[in-house]
Amino acid sequence: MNVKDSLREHGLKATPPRVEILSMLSLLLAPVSAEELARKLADKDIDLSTIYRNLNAFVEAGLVKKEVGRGKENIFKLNQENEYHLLVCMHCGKTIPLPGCPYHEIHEEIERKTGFRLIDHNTEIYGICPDCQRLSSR
Amino acid sequence: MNVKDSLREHGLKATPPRVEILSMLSLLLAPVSAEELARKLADKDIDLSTIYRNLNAFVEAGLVKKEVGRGKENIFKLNQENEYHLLVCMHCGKTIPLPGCPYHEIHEEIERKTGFRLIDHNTEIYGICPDCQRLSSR
DNA sequence: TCCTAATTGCAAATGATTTGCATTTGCGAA
DNA sequence: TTCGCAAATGCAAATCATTTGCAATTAGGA
Repeated sequence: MNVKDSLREHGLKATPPRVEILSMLSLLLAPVSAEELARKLADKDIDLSTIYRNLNAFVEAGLVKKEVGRGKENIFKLNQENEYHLLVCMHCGKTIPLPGCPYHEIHEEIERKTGFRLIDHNTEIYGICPDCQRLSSR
Repeated sequence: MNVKDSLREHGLKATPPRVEILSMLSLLLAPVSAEELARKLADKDIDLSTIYRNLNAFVEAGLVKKEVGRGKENIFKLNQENEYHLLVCMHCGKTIPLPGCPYHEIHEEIERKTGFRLIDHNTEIYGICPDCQRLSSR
């Protein structure tokens, strides 16, 4: 399924700015700020306000997730529908994705125990990557 | 251990504003914006900039976590060192805490498989609470 | 108790994000 | 395929959450 179909499936018109923005997010996977996104799409001539409006629309539609960034801006990343979770190295910032959601069984158990129907979750796991562990033990 | 000791243990002077802010966060547990915090502490006469400065200091020290709020503000909550995770109802906004971290065993498995040393994680689980499920099925 | 670096309150600045409006455009209906 | 209009866009201006400069105050070690 391509980006246009994905947009329409979520009730959003497939306008050129939307296609460009969502394509870029798909390409990047790692979270970016609206500003960074604008920079990467500079040749596409999309207004920053359009980028913000669409990022918000995407978040609302569940296509994208919004997170707290390092500075005072927020960052946005493609919502992979829990197909993966990121391991983030607290030392070098490197991220690696975990294939699949390791929490599936546990979430079913939580549904049974609490009566909540679980729909989505957002998880970031922080640690030290193997490379940085090696560096710091020298 | 009280709030003052907790502050000093994290290398922060135990000033009255800090004690008030951290105490309130401990009392609330649920995430709040800086503005809400100021409102709840209105009688304590703490400047909003002091609240922001200290929230940031607390985040830096690992005492508090910063998250994306509903509007354009950010929200802050006491870092419970993964002693609990929140279930958030997407319909009414109600939250209930899960006792303990259900992911412990799985994280050990991830450490073995990836070589990462896991230190921290941040998880929010979204769903529909039992009450709202009942309402919507009428 | 004294000293000093850290912290605070206040006011002003910043800058990320939102918004109003006139114009353009995607796309369902005819 | 064309038409009509609600939705989306660009631009400029506004908003407001958050940060910052500075002088005065204060926590806590020596």
